[in-house]
Amino acid sequence: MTYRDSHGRTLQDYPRPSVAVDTAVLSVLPDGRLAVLLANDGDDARLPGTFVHPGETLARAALRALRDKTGVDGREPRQLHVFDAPDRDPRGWVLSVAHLDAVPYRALDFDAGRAELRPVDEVRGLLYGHDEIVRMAVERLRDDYAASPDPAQLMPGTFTLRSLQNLHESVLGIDLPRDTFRRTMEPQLSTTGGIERGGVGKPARTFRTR
Amino acid sequence: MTYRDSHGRTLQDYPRPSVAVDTAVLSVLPDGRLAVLLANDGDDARLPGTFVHPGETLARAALRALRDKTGVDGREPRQLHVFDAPDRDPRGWVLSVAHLDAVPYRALDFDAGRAELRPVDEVRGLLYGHDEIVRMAVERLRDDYAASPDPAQLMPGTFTLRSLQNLHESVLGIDLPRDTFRRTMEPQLSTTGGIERGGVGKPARTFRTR
DNA sequence: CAAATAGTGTCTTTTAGACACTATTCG
DNA sequence: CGAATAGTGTCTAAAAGACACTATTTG
Repeated sequence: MTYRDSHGRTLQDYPRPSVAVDTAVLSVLPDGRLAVLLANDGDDARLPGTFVHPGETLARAALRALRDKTGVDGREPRQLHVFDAPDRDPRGWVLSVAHLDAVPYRALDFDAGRAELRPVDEVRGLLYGHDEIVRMAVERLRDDYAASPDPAQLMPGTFTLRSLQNLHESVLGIDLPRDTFRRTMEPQLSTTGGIERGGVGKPARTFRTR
Repeated sequence: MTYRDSHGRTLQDYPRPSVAVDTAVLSVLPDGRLAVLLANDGDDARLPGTFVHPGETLARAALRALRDKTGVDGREPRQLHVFDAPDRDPRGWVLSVAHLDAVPYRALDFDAGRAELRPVDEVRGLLYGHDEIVRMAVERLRDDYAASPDPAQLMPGTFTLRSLQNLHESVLGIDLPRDTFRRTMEPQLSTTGGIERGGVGKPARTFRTR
């Protein structure tokens, strides 16, 4: 059955845009800097993206692009914004749905030949205006990390409050007071009963997200 | 010049989705209830929407749909979410970009034969799962109205603090303490120097948004 | 023991809210 | 004057932050 509108036309009779997805994968480097995953495009860099295929959701397309363009397994792409300026793309009418995905550094097994992790402070001059997407992604992630512990699940299963605070400071780009951080976050966590002896100093209790 | 990809194909060689926009126009009724503009669709109701045309932005398409389906002049549609389930629409592959637009009641000159304003508390059973869009629109507008005075510019050019508070209470769906509201909002407003004599009681100074 | 880190008591500052008072109008 | 609304002083409660203290480990 083909559906027809009041003029007897089907969906195929109207021009349609191409729809792309571009994803800012954010992660925290071992040195504590917040970074974004970029794909090489000739001499330039861009966010990994692709056109959406029939029968595919946007999130699925975003994950496929990450895998195909960078070798990375993404997790849960979230929509940020649809870029829709009609003359954005010289190839024609293309809408691009920007996404954010947060992936732990330890799970980022990217193909160094085709991709790089660049600290967000050093992102400038990406192709297709992707700087703006990075900016929106960082802002969204920072909003998420303002009040609750590791909402994007970047920590491993169990962790100490100190390591959780380090993560939050990396994401937010600011230092946090240790005592206030503990008082805010501890009630939102579960204790594992475990202890982590990290070398010098009093061993720390370990927690997990609830 | 037609751009070709690495397989020598153009954008036209790939299947593309139809892209629709659906807009929740929110407004405050004279009785103080927050309401959404619905378009009649046979015996049922839905948010006004349309397919996006070539050369047109999403916001422009949303405004066109409001005008054509309800007779309303919208203002500044903002994106909420892209609904992308591949089997959403029986007519085929259709992405729908949900929008929010806030319009003052006094500017809502809608066509009563084709449209209605329904209090958001009474919205249930809209076509195409549009209940969910209304829910998202209300949530977003409430977030906006939590901390700053009339961010969607629903008030006229000058207004008293009491009338501003009434608006905020309508949008948020809760009562606010009068003294705290004043102390939060007044520093974010400019005085006009004007006075509004509203009948009984001390006349109120008028303000405008900065 | 010194150094280092975990964990916490307590004081101060800030902010939101409660409450009540004064100010100014209409009828 | 009484009723009604505008505007504000002040107290309390809650939350965030500063600071310093105790606790427990390694070397």
